[in-house]
Amino acid sequence: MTAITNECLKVDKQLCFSIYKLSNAIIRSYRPLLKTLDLTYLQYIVMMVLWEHEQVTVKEIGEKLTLDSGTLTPLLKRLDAKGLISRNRCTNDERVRNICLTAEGVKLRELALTVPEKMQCQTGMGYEELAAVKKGCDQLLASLNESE
Amino acid sequence: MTAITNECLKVDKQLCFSIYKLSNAIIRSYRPLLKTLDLTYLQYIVMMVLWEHEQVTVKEIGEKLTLDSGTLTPLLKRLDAKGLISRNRCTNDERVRNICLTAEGVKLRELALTVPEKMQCQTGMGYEELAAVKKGCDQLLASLNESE
DNA sequence: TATTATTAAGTTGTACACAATCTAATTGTG
DNA sequence: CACAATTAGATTGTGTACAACTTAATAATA
Repeated sequence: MTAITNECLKVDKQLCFSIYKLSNAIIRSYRPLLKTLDLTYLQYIVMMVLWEHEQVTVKEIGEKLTLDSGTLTPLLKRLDAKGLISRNRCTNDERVRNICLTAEGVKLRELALTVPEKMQCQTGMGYEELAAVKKGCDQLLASLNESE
Repeated sequence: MTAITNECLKVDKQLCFSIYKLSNAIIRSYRPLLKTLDLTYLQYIVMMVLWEHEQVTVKEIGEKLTLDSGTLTPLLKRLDAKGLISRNRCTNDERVRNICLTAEGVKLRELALTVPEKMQCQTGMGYEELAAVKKGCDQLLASLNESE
């Protein structure tokens, strides 16, 4: 058994573990900020999609976020229960649900506008540095998706 | 409302979203590989800690992985049920559990040794590139932790 | 057009994450 | 030594993720 073989199972050496910890840490950092909006992190992500698009189907949200109906259906029900979205069946195709913002949901965007800046402060890193990290992550994601 | 303000809530522009998607994608990529070991991704991470340390407490695992007992207790029970670890109370301090590998748990390491290399192949990226991404992620994590 | 195949969304069950709370053991202090 | 404070881990409840399956609607084709 070589030294390399011994090293390769050390948890701190693994990129996957760095990303896993970072992802959890980011969600943790968002939590207090999002609490003022009464949103979880994923709910905030879904709301961002809606603030951008006005009307989308569950399938479209799933494609944008790489999530399936098992995750999205209950989440969208929660946003509906909060009065932020409507989930009407499409009249052309009764299988489809059109997800739209309510007036309440549109209004929440104003409050949310302060979140990205507050988060960037918490990172304590400059725009360039953060952009570089993002670029690396996007490349890795693209590579993973290529090898399906 | 400025253009910058409009841009900043676009989901694809957000670093947090890149990392969120990447983390999910990595866990997805590991799934088929880890299925041969009958481990989930987090179980694999915890096993890595044990392959490195022989004996650790729940608290120590929690510190290494930034996870609390609410996550770890049920997970460790599952690893115990699979026969991979033991969870004995410490005789000096009955509050503490010593988590140790069983012979079975030690043996699983041999199978796991092939996983990191297979994963690196799936990324389709070179060692240098991956190391650069890891460095960026570790920096960002450190910055987030500094601003508690 | 009757039937098969496909599709969108929902449901069920397992496994994380983590807040909040609880219990039991240990430590600290008067 | 008694008793308050702390600590380690377990428990409960909510909210993701996702596999596997179901249902209802639409599309495809024999």
